[in-house]
Amino acid sequence: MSQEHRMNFLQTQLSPLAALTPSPLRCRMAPLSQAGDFRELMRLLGSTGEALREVSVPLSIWRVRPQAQILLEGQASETVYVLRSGSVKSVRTLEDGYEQVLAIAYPGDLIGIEALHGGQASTGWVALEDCTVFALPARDAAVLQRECPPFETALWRAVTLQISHAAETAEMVAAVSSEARVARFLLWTAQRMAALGRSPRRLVLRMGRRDIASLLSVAHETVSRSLTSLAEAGCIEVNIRDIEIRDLDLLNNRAKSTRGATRLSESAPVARRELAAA
Amino acid sequence: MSQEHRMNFLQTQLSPLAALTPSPLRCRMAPLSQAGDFRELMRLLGSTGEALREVSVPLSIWRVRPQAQILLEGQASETVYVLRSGSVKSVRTLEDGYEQVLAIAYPGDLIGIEALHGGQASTGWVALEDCTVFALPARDAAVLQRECPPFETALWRAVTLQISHAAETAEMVAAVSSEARVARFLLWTAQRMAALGRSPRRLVLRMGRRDIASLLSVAHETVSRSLTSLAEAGCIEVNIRDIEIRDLDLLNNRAKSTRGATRLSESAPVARRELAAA
DNA sequence: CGACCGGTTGAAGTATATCAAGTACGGTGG
DNA sequence: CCACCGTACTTGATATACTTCAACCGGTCG
Repeated sequence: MSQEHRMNFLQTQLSPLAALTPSPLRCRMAPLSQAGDFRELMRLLGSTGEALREVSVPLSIWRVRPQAQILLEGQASETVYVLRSGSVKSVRTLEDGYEQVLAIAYPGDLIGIEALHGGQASTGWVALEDCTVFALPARDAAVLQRECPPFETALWRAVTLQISHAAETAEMVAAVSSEARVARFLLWTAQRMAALGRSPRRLVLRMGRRDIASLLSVAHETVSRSLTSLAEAGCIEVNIRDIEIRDLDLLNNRAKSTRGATRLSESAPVARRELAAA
Repeated sequence: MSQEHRMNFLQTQLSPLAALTPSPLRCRMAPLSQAGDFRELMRLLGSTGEALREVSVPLSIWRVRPQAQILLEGQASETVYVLRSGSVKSVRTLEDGYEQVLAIAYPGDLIGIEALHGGQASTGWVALEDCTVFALPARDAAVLQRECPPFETALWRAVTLQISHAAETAEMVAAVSSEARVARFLLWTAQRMAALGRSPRRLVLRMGRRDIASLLSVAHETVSRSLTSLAEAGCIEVNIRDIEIRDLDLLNNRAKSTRGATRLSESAPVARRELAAA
């Protein structure tokens, strides 16, 4: 049974080679354009310092169609991707065919870092919308690291960012009530939007309820219900995938789930406050 | 009560500086011993190739007491640690004081990688038992990466391993039924033990039920119940923290949770039936 | 137009959180 | 040494929140 599913799966989603089509607009060979792209790449990776030197490797940009796989789970790859625009979900297909969403990636996020040491992709990566990615062959990445120390720094920064993202995701799922999970998901999305310079109030979810549900480990009906319940509470306004945050404080309250647990009075809050403010 | 618990906690656990005491046995300055330690470090990191050259940086090993923090959440650090022996939990303290366990680390795992680019620890790291760690100041790590390419490779490998571990953890928590989560946790632990060359059948859990519960996002009572239920089913034998896996296949079955989900054709229900029957 | 997909809503059963009590163990102080 | 306390684990009873099954609606696409 999971057999034909798998087959079907591969047929409709195509192979990554077919899914990734070189962008006619951006994938140029002209050196100047490359240099410009490198600065863009550095900016994407969160590099603050100016590293505007030209680089000796070509930087190719690829376009990815919605629902196309950038990387198949378990696929050996020699290329690491840096998401440039759009959004991507990280998925694992469980034995029973259930598609577990593990993370959502936004511009600047790394895709398939395991390629850097010749490993296999530990998750699949599926575009949620039209995306563009920088494709960085491992050997080119190695060259860049040697040539351009700021790049090396930026790469490490990006990698550790991925790890703290994983922690954040875990924190989202950890909430007791499903409503709190959904609330946290919205807050998390808002935070990421803010970091990207987009509006943290008006969210446009690129994934369906089912994906959100999978990410949060709840039933998709529950996501739906939680959203309407949050909307009724006045926290948010929901229009299918367009969500507007109306009352941030209220939403924050709903996001607190408070599993009974190791309650330890009133010491910690200080540091978190700062985070909440940002 | 929880108030004095915290106080007590801080007193006994001390600051990380105090908690980390240099090992009198291993922290030598003699170059030969360093070289030996470097090979050990490489082995820990999973390096297959032989890189038995001496290195120009001193490798210090630290000892960590049970319940002591190797790294405090949010702490700025310039040192990355490689767990050498023992086990460690990665924790985040939520606003309400709940201690969320995010991961369990075993020998070879990296602790505080964010130090490599001068970031802050995104989670705290608490020793579950007596541990030893390699302490690698960021600049030494940089030197090693330059001096010894195999080290660089090994480091990347270790980093990406952390990321796939995060995916595995997420998969554990994603299970619908709490019994499945516990089963997956046991299987995961067994897998890690096997990878370490220890017995995957006889597990000695170093953490309490509360920690497991937190990791799996269930109530600790539920962990307890699930364990006894698995034991009654003949999968395992439980003796507080000593667990023996009796029937791996059975345990595997229990670990399959099968959220309805992406129903693929009409065959899915079958699997559920079997599970329900078992 | 009908089929399909994504989202919402309803109803019912159950799994699990929660509260509460009881046991066992290890340390501490008398 | 024993009584005592605190902690960790187990087990029980109850209520509720969630999953699940099912129907329905509004789009979009062929």
